[in-house]
Amino acid sequence: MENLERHLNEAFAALADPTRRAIVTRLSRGDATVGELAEPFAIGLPTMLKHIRVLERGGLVSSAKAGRVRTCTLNPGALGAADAWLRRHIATWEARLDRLEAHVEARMVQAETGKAAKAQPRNDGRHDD
Amino acid sequence: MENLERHLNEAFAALADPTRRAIVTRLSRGDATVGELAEPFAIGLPTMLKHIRVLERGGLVSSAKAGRVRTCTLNPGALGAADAWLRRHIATWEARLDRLEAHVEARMVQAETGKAAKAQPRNDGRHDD
DNA sequence: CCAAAACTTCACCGAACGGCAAACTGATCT
DNA sequence: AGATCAGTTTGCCGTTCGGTGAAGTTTTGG
Repeated sequence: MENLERHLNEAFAALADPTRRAIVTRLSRGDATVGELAEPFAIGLPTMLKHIRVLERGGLVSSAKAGRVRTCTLNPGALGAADAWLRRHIATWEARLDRLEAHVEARMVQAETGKAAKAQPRNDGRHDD
Repeated sequence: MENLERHLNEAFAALADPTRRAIVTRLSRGDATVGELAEPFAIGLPTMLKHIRVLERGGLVSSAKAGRVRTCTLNPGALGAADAWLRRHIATWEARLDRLEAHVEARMVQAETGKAAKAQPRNDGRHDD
């Protein structure tokens, strides 16, 4: 499933551009055609179509053509994937902070008790797990 | 507060590059120096420094120099901001889906009651869940 | 003091990006 | 049929991006 990694890749790349994030915002409020999407921003149809293609490659949007009109719809699954990535890293960071805090607290207790001053700082800079 | 918008902008742009996301992953596990960060990826120090600058502009990372060594640390607040953006849009989308579902359900009730026979299944093939 | 370590700056390269105008392709309207 | 509308494709342009090698700069170890 390295494909997932690459897909996440394209999803974040798609979200990198402010215009494309605005498109996502617009689509989260309801489906829209290429023309409807292009009109609020001052960009031409070809450019908008390119943005849509990028969003589709990132799995964020899908679109279908009916007659001469292409309608775009938001694909919330991919947003969820990016969200999951972010939350995972926030969680990892917070876990690290908790460990650090516990470590400091242990030191303070030791200091208060005034017992053996073997603070054991094996955590000078490294400490991966 | 348009400044927040631009900051979010740079944060997403920073996360667009896979190498930079890997840096974030690495830093979520603990602080690291420029050299330590560069070593796992096959890139030179100048390149790594550039990535760090991008992550700093996005507010994702901060770094400080002690002696001849620069140590980088993850700044979880910005991750949270990006996360909040994503969740807001997922929520908006889901609210929209709920409204749509309610609408369809109301119609079905109408159809069952045998009232106005305008069953209009505008829902030709969509509405997966 | 001298050399090595660890960045940092600089100048440059090729690829990718966002944008456009113009020409083309199918619907849809009159 | 002819005009029009909504995309779509193509080719181009200037900028930004990720990456490099070479030449500084500042600490640090001997």
